[in-house]
Amino acid sequence: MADKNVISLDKIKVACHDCSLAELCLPMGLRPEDVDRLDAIVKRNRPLQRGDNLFRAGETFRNLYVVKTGAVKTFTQSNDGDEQVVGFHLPGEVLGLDAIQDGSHGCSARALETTAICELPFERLEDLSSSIPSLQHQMFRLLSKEISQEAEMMALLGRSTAEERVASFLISLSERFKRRGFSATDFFLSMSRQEIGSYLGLALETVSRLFTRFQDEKILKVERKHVQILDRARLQAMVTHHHNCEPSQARPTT
Amino acid sequence: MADKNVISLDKIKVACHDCSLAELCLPMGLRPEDVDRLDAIVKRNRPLQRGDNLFRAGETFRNLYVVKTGAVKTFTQSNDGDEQVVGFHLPGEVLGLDAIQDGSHGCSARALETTAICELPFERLEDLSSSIPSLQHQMFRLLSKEISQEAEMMALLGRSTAEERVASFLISLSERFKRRGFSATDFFLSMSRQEIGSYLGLALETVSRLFTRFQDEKILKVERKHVQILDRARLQAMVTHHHNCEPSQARPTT
DNA sequence: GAAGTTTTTTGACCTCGATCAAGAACCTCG
DNA sequence: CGAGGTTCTTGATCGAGGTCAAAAAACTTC
Repeated sequence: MADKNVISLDKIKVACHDCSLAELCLPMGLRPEDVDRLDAIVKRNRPLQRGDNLFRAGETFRNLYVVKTGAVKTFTQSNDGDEQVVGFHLPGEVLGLDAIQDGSHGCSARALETTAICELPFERLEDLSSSIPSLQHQMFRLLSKEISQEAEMMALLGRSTAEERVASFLISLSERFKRRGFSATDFFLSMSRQEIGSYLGLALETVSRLFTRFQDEKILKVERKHVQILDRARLQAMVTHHHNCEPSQARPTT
Repeated sequence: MADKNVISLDKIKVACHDCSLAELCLPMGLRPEDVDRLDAIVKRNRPLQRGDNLFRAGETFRNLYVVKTGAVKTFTQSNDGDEQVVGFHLPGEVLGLDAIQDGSHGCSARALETTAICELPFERLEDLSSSIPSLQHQMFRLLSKEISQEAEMMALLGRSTAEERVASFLISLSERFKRRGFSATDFFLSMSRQEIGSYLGLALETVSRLFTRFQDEKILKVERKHVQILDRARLQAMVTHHHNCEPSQARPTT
């Protein structure tokens, strides 16, 4: 859109050493020199292996994290041991936003597969953002986006059937993959049925059953963790059926 | 804690004309002159009546809102007409945070009873916050708090039984009332069973049944919308049973 | 205060999905 | 390659809670 001070995704990718920090920069149109300043504070660590923790619930909050490659789950643990998955984080997505409030993480984050992560020291980010207004604005957007997404998730969990939940999950994954340049119709699930179920508030058996049912109905092709979406329209229909809020309303009345 | 530049809750209440903007100021320790600057941008409108909309889904986002007195629900509407409650907002709480991302509200907000609201023009707030670092920090906290709360809600909706949900709802209300100086054990519900059910992902009949069951079990005294908590411990136990995440973990391993 | 509307309660029934259980497919490492 | 461990699938059963229906209580309006 505004093309003057905006630099391209490619340029940012280079500036950020191909780190998905692009997510953080692009939509706001940071100036090149600002990107450099941002890039300077990014830490790049060695990749995590499946099962490694990125952070744990209760730890002091120090960084935001951006997933470069791989996948991460965030989860809480109840005192009786079993865990509740609260989110999956794919390449280009940001983690750690939950913790700003009270200075410690409210959930743990663990790699689902070999995963490369960028680390953004939050203090430095705050310093930067007070001198770069567009960065500050962008931080707000990130947080607000998180809120919208969670609100959508709440709506899903609050109302839907198992069918809708699984359909919605697949659509969401599909869109997120697509946005990052991966195939939207053919992808791997790096998480187990167990983890999907925990995330969606379903038993793992229910998830499994729905996958096979969708396969029978020629909506999906499922082979263990490899999923192909054959009939996106039908999937979409299961979700769209409910909670649309844009087109129903007219002008303000206040 | 740090007492030098921090001003008291009382002082802020006066500065803000008793508006619950205190929520926004206090925890960060704004200097008095900053509070004045903040106060200068606050708009105070005439009270809303029950059923009035504060804003509607799809409207352009311009303000944050702070509830002074009364109560507000936020909700989305599905295309087939029925609404999904996504939140209740009591005195001192902030609304509108969901909309920062894409410039328009994702849900509607409507007064549940006669309700006084403070309006904070977001643009001016942003301007202010770039010159008042602690205000910026405070904005982050607000957003992050919202995220934590929603995450908690997701956990609740994802896993719990009807009993747990209703118990958790009551505890949450109780704590929020208490924090604002109202009774924590004796309060009015300004929302209907229908709305509670919608919020908790339950049928209104289920909510009603649980209220009467809790009454039979001498945990509550319920008379239509007037609720007294007789045995908070038992309520708490229903909730605590699950999702605790602090005490189970040891030190980091990363 | 009677008639009409809305909200809440209570009952009866039935469905969806959790749970239990067992088998199949896959993974991994000696 | 085969033993042991996971993870996934499929079947059978059962119960929590949704749905339908109707009565009761409360609130509204004339």
